[in-house]
Amino acid sequence: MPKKIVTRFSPSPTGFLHVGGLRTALYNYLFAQRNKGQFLLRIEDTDQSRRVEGAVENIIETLEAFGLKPDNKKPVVQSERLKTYRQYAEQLIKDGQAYYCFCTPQRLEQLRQGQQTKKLPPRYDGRCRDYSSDEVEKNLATNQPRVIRFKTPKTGQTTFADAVRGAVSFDHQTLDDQIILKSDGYPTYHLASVIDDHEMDISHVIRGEEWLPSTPKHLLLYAAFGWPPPQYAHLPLLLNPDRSKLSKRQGDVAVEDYLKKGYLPEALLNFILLLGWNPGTEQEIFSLKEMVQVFKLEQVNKAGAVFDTKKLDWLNGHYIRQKSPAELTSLCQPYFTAAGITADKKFLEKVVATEQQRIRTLAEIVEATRFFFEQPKYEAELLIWKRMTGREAMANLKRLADELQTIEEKKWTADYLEQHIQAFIQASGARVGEMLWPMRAALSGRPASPGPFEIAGVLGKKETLKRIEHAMQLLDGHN
RNA sequence: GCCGCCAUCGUCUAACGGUUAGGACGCCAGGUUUUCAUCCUGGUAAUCGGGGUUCGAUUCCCCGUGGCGGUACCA
Repeated sequence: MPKKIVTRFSPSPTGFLHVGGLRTALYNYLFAQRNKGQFLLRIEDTDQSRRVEGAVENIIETLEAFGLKPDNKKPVVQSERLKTYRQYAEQLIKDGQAYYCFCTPQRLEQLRQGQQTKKLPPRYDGRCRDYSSDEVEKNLATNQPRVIRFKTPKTGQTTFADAVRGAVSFDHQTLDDQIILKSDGYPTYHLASVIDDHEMDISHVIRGEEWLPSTPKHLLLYAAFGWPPPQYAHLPLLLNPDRSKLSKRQGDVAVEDYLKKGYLPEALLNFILLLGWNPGTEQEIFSLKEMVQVFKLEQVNKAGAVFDTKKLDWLNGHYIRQKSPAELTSLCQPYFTAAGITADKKFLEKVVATEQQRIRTLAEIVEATRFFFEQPKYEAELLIWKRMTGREAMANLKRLADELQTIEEKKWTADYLEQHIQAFIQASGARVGEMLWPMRAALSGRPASPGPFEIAGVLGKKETLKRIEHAMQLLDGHN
């Protein structure tokens, strides 16, 4: 019977969830789901100095907003498992696979500097590695601050088959005697993640490429404990436009920032899916369910991917257009509220519908629809189509206004207006543009906007005529 | 410095050693349209360099170059 597939996402709670982290979580989730396995969450909070209040809650909420629900209700929290790590570390000492190190940070710093000036690889010199048990006992008895280091083999090499990169190998002599338990009693990442992955029965470790160089250390620990190692898969990095590692300095990296700007979770997820993976077909649009059906680790690629939001904008526009007007309106509601715009829900829905094909992010809805809520300000020139004169524009508006006046309020809908006014224009022998451009400009105050009938339908008869009247006055003064 | 990973249009990416090197975003042009957007059609644009192996390399091997990652009592 094949081993059950279990993956994990194991962020450090040092701030908001990063888009790179979201992708790692997504791939872990997809791989587990695809193979009917489990996707677990673990919090790696072994660095007390970097702990950020509320980060754990934020990570869980964000994952949930994207539909990436872990299968463990409560995440495994490393800071609650200190005793376990210590026991395992001490076990390693008993077995001669690790040792106490009493070197001070100052000494280590000096050592490193000396090595660097001699252009040597910075590495622990092993001073405490071969202390006699008497010396160790003495230091322990006097309560000297100490760490536990792993006794890395001095010769040989570790080779492993990475699921995305193939065979990778490292010579042991290039590896350091890694600290596995810090002087404050907390484990380092290396120890904690190996123990937890083993105890959580993780079958596949899918993580960022920055972990590739420490994988041999992890494998050596598995061997020291006598545990079977998991399968590793190292994902390509997400990059800035200049191809450096994605960073805050060159744009937003927190998932929350994108959500605030009005990107839809499904768009962001779809975008991120395609950064480092391809389906092998020409499909580009994927729901979470579809992703689960087609995701394969073998189709993850090796090279880093630039996080270029152009395509994200396109995808977001696509998903916005898929929404029903009611859904889209409630998604836009917070942006209106923040802008101090309040309106009847039905009215708001009609307003939002007029811009559904134009906006690419939810945040754009406010500026795009502002003219619905207040009389727009504009110059008379705006009302004049191509090379017609202001006088002509005014005359056309007058004819339109007279005609609109005859339409009953009950019949005042975009469809009816369109049908009626188009017929009117045709009968009058005028060109469509010379009538409709001034009307649309009068109503919206903008060179680009939804069509005049759509706007008039939403504005209503009274407001529509009022705005046309306003436009005619402007033109009158202009002539 | 040392160790490791990587390398196809501007960007994301396809191409069991044999393709006019394909798709998507962007950009440009045309169509629809009162404008913009949507939508439709078309176009622009790439195998980092040098050596091998092979009848034939984007593809396999080596070297170079470049980018990135690691080199912590951070993860």
